[in-house]
Amino acid sequence: MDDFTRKMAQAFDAAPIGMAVSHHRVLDMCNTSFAEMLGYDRANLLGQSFRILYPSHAEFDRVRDIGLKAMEENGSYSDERMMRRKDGVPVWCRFRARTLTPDDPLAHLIMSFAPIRDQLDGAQLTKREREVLSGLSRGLTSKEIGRELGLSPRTIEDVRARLLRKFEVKNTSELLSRMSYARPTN
Amino acid sequence: MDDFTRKMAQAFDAAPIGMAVSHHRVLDMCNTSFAEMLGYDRANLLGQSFRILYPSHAEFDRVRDIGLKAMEENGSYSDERMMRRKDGVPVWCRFRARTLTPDDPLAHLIMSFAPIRDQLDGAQLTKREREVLSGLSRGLTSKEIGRELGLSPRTIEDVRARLLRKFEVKNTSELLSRMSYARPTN
DNA sequence: TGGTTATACGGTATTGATACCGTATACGAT
DNA sequence: ATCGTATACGGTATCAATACCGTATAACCA
Repeated sequence: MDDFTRKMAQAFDAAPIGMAVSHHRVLDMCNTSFAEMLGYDRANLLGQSFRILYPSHAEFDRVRDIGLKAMEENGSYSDERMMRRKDGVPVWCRFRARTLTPDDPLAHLIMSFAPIRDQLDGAQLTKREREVLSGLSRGLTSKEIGRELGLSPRTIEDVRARLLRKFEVKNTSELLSRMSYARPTN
Repeated sequence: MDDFTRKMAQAFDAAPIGMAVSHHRVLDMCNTSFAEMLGYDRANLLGQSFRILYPSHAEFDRVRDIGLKAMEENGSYSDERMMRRKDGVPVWCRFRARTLTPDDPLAHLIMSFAPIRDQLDGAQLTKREREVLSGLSRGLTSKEIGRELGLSPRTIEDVRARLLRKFEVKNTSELLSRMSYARPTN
């Protein structure tokens, strides 16, 4: 076995960020960080469906199509999403993916997962708030998010208002720049 | 060569995030994302000192000691730092490191680098665009940004429209979620 | 058991964002 | 010299966002 390959494999395994490889949403390989982040032993995780790593079947279905178009075009995609630890505790992650099969993006995916620290200590987001936030980060309007979730646009506006209050921000733009990491630009 | 190792090596190389391995600040291995992020061919990068990847010798010296203590204690460290692309353009990164040699952290380091600005590097933004983006991330309206910069609100709207076109996003919320990367734990 | 919060929805009023139309100057590249 | 882009500004039209008013149910907690 050549040294090059061995070095890369070791770097993958010891990487300071969670990484995983999937084929059609089944985990084919992951590193130690990934398994630790989700509270599993790697041996118990390999070969499993990603379903068990999401909070619900609905969430699992929801995230499937998100980013498919971006991956068909650019080969890569990133967003923020909620994962589910083995003990049930949700983990909010910066998710990045690159596909090796652009024609069928999910066929061979390489992913990285970086846990996001919540802005408010202890103030975790509700399921609805995360769903709405997901739509907002994709640039959807309240009307569009309502359609996606089967709710009235008015309800989405309520959730938005609650998010703005919780994070003490003036509008959605400031909210999204706080949810991710925004530096001053000068 | 076993399949396990081969899979991990491939995942390392095709990872959607820049990764590198160093021995005493000399690059021993990196993946495609890392080389691309910094504008090099991997072949020209391996074996080089990290010095060439920082904006100045002073910065190279400064970052050496940062995080040494954290790595001796936890084995890992992360911050945001400026890297220097081959063409001289600075790139802001979320930097993460794990050492495999806690007694002498720099002896064997595994690192990941995520550009804080994703789709487009910050250098491609004009001064005006950065000024306006700064206001937007603080939740200011076009009118308020105009006051701050001594410009007409209409001009701010022009800059916003240009930003939306450049990044191919639907609105300011999506823009800000693309411009910034997640704030990680630690 | 009452208080708080999340959820869900309706109306209305105001402000903001975005997309067009237009003009004009400046600057760098081909 | 002309093309493209950034800058800067004006008007108008339309849709979205936000802030209020209200009601109602369900969950949880002290």
